[in-house]
Amino acid sequence: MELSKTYNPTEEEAKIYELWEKSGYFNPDNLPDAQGRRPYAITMPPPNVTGVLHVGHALFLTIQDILIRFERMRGKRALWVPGTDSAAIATQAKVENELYKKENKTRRDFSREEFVALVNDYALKHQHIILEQVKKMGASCDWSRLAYTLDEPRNLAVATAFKNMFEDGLIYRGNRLVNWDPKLQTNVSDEEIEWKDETTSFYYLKYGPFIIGTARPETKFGDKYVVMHPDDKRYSQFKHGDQIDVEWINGKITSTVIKDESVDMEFGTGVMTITPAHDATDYDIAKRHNLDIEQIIDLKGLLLPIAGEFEGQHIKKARPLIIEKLQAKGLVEKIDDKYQHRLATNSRGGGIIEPQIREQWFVDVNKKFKIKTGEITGISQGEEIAIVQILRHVVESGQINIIPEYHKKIYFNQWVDNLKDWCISRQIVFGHRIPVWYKNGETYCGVTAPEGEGWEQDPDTLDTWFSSGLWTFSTLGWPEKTKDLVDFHPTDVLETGYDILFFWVVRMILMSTYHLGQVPFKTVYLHGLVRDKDRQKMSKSKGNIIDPLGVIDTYGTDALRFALVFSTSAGTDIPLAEDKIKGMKHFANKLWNISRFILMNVEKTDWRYEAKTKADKDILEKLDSAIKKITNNLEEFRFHEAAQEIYQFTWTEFADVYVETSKPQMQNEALKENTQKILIHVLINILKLLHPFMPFVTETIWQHLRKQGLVGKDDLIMISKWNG
RNA sequence: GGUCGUAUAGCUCAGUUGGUUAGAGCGCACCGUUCACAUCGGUGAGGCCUCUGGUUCGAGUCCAGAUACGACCACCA
Repeated sequence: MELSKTYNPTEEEAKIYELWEKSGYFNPDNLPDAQGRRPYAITMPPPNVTGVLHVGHALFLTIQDILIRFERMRGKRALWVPGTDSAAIATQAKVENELYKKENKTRRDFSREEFVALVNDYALKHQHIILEQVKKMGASCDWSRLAYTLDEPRNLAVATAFKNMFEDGLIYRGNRLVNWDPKLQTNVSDEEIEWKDETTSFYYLKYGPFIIGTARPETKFGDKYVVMHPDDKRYSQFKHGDQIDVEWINGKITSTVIKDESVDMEFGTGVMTITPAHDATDYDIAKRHNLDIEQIIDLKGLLLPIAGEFEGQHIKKARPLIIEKLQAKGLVEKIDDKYQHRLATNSRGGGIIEPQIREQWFVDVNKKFKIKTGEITGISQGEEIAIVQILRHVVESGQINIIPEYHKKIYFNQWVDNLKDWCISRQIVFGHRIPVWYKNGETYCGVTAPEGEGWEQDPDTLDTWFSSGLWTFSTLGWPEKTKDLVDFHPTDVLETGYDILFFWVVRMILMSTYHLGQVPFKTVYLHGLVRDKDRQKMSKSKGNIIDPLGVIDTYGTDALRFALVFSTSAGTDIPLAEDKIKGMKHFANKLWNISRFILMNVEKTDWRYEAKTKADKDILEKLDSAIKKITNNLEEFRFHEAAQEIYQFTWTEFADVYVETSKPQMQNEALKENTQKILIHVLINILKLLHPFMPFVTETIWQHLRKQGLVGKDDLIMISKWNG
């Protein structure tokens, strides 16, 4: 068959993916001699079900697919488990927005069950879209093992995990100050908060003999403690515990002097009043000195009766009115209108965070428990140990390796050393419901509802990261001790962006070491963020988004994949410009034309060749050296170096030098056949080396070689043998 | 405030353990092409590897300091 002059990726890619899927080899159990192969596993970070493929997905899919294809060709039983994430808060928020816009309804117009069903429908409808896009990237994952964070097996895993931790006393319920989102009526984790810069007014108010500063006068009604640093000489005449009568917003109150070292003497006047129920620092001070804690603002952001005449007003509207009143009473010293500060908002829905004290569920990271199995080196079975100690141990001892190396420091300094109890409850309805039931003051925790009448299930759901933390083993069938679990866990590599090292990686280590007594993975490879050519973050508002789907249509998946790994090392951000992708399309085309030339000039051949000329010797030596370098680079996760090596070798050494030399050599009858054999030998090896990076074009060419009888027994390059 | 990172060609970036003439993509200049490929070929210009000091026979690479950027975490009433 005559090959076209240019390689046309869009024509070939869909066909090739179908060919792979039909072969069944994405499922490692179907690989030739499957049980004789060593298992190798990667769990895919599940993309958001409601999401659309972006360059971040494109990058991680490329890197993981490179690893999986490489190891599959090296004879491993390579399993890549795909999945999707319910992304609870984000998904529920989207559905709520849509309901409000289209039908002017809120979630309270539905029963809990109806609403959850609506959200689930929405999620599953979108799942199809993102999965098709994952396939477009060429991902060779095992679709027969597809997992969804809210499907039955995962529900069982989550409930079991909760129950085990509950029974060990690692999960407890308590009142804590949480990040409350009045808009979505839920608690938000620290990590989900997005800080926004804001210029606002800062008020200096007369509070008895003091001037206090505040940006939030609407919280000040109940302030009956005035706090200053014990070393602050300006206020040395006041003693801790002194009582002072103060004329305040709604009349006279008695205020108590508190001396606390957390007060910054440099800031404002060095004196502040506290609102423990609505501020984290104030809450800590109140706890330290055992002070009264009084709620001022309700869960909807409305003022409570303590506000007197302002009761029932929304905080935002009340603020100017309160200032007006304070001014009328002569209590406003001055107002600074250019006060810069940062406002906490919910990144998953945009509400402004209002700290509130709520009863929540927590995982205790410092409480010791007996570890169940002894598979972690250095920790014996039955040893009493706390989560935070395990987290430190497994990375310190090298049982989990983090690439790039310097991220280990971040892991310790910023996370493990500062780990606080993890608040796992959320007040949304879409997600895994807390498996706890109550009846007349009795509490029951179990995988299923307790027998008997009158039990009421806890209304809260679990933080998304609770189920995500189980991901490496819940996707393999845990809590059943399945063959998959035995064969594939611990998994080999966890590949993700450094931006969620702490969200996710830490929780996975926590869950896996606790529930299985195993590390979840041996290596964590952290890639950088994809940025535009000016190193700017890609965002819709900047208009600098590169849409991977559009790129695929124009340049092909292979070009995108190669461009993404071509000049980047672990952990550093990746500037991606369209020019680069275009260049990689040229490379795919170059390879196509090299193949075309060889197909035109080479007949069926056997495999024996020898180095007859200097050019023969050079190219064969350089091929050997390239194979060694590329194999080593892939083993060490240096994808960019492997990519650059194969690019150089193919274009410079092979196309520009040897293919040119081969032309006169093939005119010489004494050299002709041997040269043909070398051409085909080198081409086959290039295709194999390049396959993990550019799977489509290499498979397409492979199929043409097959038709001419130029490759041996392997149907697909995907399962051909790596020569390294 | 705490932690970490980066600085190499016009632009964007590679450069594994210190070891010949420091590389790539894009861009640029000139020449060429009915030949597998113009999505091409050939030739070429362009680098005190941020600065200062140190270790070493030898430093882009290791150490200390300076300068400039960047990221993350915490968060100030």
